[in-house]
Amino acid sequence: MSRYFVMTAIPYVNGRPHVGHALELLQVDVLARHRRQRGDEVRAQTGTDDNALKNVQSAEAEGVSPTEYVARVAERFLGLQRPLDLRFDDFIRTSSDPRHRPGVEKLWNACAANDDFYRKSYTGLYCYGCEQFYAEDELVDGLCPEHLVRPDVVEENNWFFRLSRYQQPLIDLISSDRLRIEPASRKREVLSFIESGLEDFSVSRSMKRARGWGIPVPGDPEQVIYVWYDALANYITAPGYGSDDAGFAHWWTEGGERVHVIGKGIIRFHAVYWPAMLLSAGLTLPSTIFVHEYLTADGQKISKSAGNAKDPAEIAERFGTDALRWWMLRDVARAGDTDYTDQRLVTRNNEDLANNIGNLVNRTVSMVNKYRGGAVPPLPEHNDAAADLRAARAGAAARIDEAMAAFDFRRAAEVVTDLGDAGNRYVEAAAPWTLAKAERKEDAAPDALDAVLAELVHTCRLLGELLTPFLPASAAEILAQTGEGGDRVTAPSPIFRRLELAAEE
RNA sequence: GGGGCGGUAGCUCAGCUGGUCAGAGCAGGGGACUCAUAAUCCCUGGGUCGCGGGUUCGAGCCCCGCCCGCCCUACCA
Repeated sequence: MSRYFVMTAIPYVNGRPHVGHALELLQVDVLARHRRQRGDEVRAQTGTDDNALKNVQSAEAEGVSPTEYVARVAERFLGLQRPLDLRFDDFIRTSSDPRHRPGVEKLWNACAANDDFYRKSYTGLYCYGCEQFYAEDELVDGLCPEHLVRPDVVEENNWFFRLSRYQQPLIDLISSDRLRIEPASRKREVLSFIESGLEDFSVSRSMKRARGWGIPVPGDPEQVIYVWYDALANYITAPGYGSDDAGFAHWWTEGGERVHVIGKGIIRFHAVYWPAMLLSAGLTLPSTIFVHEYLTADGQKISKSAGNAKDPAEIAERFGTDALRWWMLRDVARAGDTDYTDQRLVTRNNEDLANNIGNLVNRTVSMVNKYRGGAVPPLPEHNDAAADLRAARAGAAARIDEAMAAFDFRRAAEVVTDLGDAGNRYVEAAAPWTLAKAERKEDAAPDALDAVLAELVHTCRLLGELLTPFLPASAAEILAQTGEGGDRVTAPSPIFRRLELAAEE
């Protein structure tokens, strides 16, 4: 048994979670369930990044305190767990969780003790309307793109982190896969970025600019810790860095895998800043960073202004939790963004779930009821006619393991539908209804039909097992209807409903 | 400007280290069956694998150039 610690990036959001957030949460959930099913000791973690300056602005815009605002956001994310059937072992909020601040301070002090911080002045173009700095090329005709005013030259004296020191160590770690970055294209991207040269970056902001929101720099109450430095630390503060030595040692330091699942937009922070911070503090690094792409909705980038910020809870309510989970697993490409549409979800659901897997279970359970009164016949030792089906069953788990190890959810899910295909083909080839007629008319021996039904029940039970990490609720139903491994099936009842889109959609 | 990734049948996509690699699913067409959620099974796919060069006995798969799309480009999450 090995140890497996898998975590999402903690989202910082200005609004409600959308399908894009749901994707990452689901991927972690599925990885965790998969490893748990294989017998590993698993910890799945997520949370919210509360300390961004933008949260202060958003809170003001809504006329509430930052504390109240981030609590509201956290609720929305926590609220995703039920409609998506997610099971996390931990959910950390960087503003209010008592474990977080002591850990961040400890991390800061460790980096400081390694002489990796120094003070430096930064001069930039600052828009007071936006409350943020702009780079020259971000301006439109020298004006703030939001407020169309000329930004002021503002100088701020902040703490800087000696990232430049870690250029070569990072190259060594990543190129040797001691810090594994998946897919390989992302690894190349990160390496080429690092090789182009790393500059130190600022890790604090003035308390004034932060309006007192965030974690003060230890020993410097005029400064607040930069939100990324703060946020990244959640991965170790949650298991106990700075508050629970045993927990931290167990999940982070003492072997096992530490896996980050992140979106492509924040690779730099996870694959460069974060490992450098850990190296500086003398801490263990994550073992793997898996980078996913983004979802678009109806052909457009997801955004609130476009009005297409699909609410995953609504989708789940409308089409079903497992239909949504299945779509995200089975239809999301590894490279390139994937477009979410209701139609795609419905098609995937009907083809794979209702017609293939669901129907196979349904016809199997129906036949066992009809021909054998619900009693499951014993599986014969040999059955040449079922050779293909048996081969499909025998290889399925290993194929899923392989795909999951490569974070290829789509290929993993495909293994299940492949087995469903094999099952359906077997039914046609074996034609149990013909065998049943033969039994009645010619008083034939029941062995032939027994064997067919046994093969089918075993196939369905395996489908239930294989499907468990992906679609826990439906998988449980499959196992229940096929008798939980016992010698009787229940009455048949469709497990996956066929979905339809209304005409005007 | 620099870096990364995509551009493969109408649609969505597979194609690992070059030699059945021109594929799968869906859609479309034809047929079979009836256990089943009008589900299933079988047959049916001549697409310059973005464009132009090159390397090679042989290239979607390697190299160069170009076109198109997306992403990143550091103190903005």
